Amino acid sequence: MQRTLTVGEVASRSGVAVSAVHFYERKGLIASHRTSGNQRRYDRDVLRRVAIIRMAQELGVSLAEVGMALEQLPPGQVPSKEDWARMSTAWRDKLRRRIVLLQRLAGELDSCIGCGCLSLDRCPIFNADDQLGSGGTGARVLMRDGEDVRERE
Amino acid sequence: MQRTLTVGEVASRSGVAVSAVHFYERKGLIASHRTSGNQRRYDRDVLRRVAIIRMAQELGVSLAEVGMALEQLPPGQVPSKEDWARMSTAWRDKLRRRIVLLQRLAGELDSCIGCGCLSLDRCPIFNADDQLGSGGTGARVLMRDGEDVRERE
DNA sequence: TCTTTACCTCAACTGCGATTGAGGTTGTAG
DNA sequence: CTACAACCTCAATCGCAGTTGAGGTAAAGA
Repeated sequence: MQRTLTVGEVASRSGVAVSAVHFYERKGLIASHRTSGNQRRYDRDVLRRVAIIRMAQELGVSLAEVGMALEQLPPGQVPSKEDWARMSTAWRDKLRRRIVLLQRLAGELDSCIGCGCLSLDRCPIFNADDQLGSGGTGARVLMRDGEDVRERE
Repeated sequence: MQRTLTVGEVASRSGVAVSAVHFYERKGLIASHRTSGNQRRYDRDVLRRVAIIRMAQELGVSLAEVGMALEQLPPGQVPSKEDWARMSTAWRDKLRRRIVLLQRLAGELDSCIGCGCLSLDRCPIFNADDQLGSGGTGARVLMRDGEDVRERE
C-alpha cells in the first residue's frame, strides 16, 4: 500500500464522496499536500480524521464542532491516544445524554399509545404543549441536548 | 376558551414561531379557515397536530414524512385513538431502533477510549472505515436507520 | 375615533452539508 | 502516443426547515 492516497482513494476507502472530501478540506477539517501536477495527496491519517468526522456527525456533532476538536490535534499527524481519548470521551458523554433524552421520549410515546390521547388533559406528551417547542433553526434537531435546552424565549 | 385560535395563539400555545405555523400550513401539515377579514382561524386540533410535528422532529422524522403520516388523518379533525396509536407506534419503533444504534456507537466509543486507537488495525471504530460512511445529503444524520442503511454506491 | 397590536402576502435570505456542472489538466494503461 | 479515467478550480445549486422584511389590512382597547 502506498504512502499517500488520492482523493478518490480517500473517498472510496472512507465511504464519502470525492466532493465531500474536497468540502472537508475547504472547511479545514483535513489537509493535503500536492503533487507537482497539483493533485491532492493525503497522508493516511486522513482516513482516521474522516472516520472521526463521520462518527461525530452520527453523534449529532456539527462540522464546526468537529473542526474545533480537530484543530487541537497535531496537524498532519495521526491523533495521539490522549487526543482521541479526550474527544471520544466528550462525544460519548454527549451521546449518552442524547440517548437518555430519546429514551425518555420513547417512554412517553409508550404511555401515549395506551392513553388514547383523546383527552388532551391527561396526555403527558400533548400536555407538554410548549415543552416540546423552542426550536433551533434549521434541521439540527439533534443538537438540543447541551445546556441550552428548554429555555423559552 | 374560544372555539378557534389565531396564529398567534397557536404559536404561543404550541411553542413555535408564527412563521413556523405559516410554514407548516404552506406545507399542508395543518389547515385553517379564514375570517371575513382573511385572518387564519384554527380549530383546536391544530395544537395536537403541531405537537405531533414537533415530537416527530424530535424523533428525527422529516416534515415530509410527518406530512405523509398526517395526510392519512381525517382532515380538520382531531386524530382518533387508532390514528395516533398507529403513528406513535411506528415512530416509537423507529426511535427504539435509533437508540439501539446510538448505544452501539457509544459502546464502541467506550472501548475505543481504552484502546488508544493508534493501531488502526485493532480499533473497532476505525476499522469500520467505510462502515460509517454512506451519507445522506444535508443535515439529516438522524434518519439513517431505516432499511437503506449500509448500501454502498 | 384613534392607536396599537396582531395579522396578511410574497419574496428573499439564512445556515448547514454537501452536490453538480463547466471548462480545463494530469496520470496511467494499452 | 493516445485515449480515457481521474483529477483540478470555481461558482452555482440543492434540500431542509424555517426566518426576515417590506408593504399593507384587521381587530381590539382607551
